Amino acid sequence: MRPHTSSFTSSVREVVAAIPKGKVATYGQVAALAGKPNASRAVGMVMSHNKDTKAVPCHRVVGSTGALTGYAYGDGTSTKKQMLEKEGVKFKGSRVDLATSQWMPK
DNA sequence: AGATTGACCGTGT
DNA sequence: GACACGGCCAATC
Repeated sequence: MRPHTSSFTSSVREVVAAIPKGKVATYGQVAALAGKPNASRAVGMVMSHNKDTKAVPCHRVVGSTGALTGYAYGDGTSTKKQMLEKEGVKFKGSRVDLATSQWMPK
């Protein structure tokens, strides 16, 4: 894919790109799948500088409580929430209903 | 090369 | 449930 990018960044993008439509994953979850269970912050930074929004649906990555943290495109979290709802993700007020919409990788 | 920051998480109060 | 504190990781200044 991107032999020019760092290993961790590459792994994160790969994991995020693997999130199925209608599901979401938490930063900690993505970090763990990328190989660093505690690198949730680094994941956020990768997303922040992520230019491949088309290939990496960063809007499917939410906080551990389902809070729509971040997203620097569109109208911010507002647009993020709209897109997720549109894809079939259930919401609990202003947070994602992780009980039913959290991505559970095999 | 060193210090700071940032789209976080878990725990305690 | 909301606020405060500390700890982790990588990218940026």
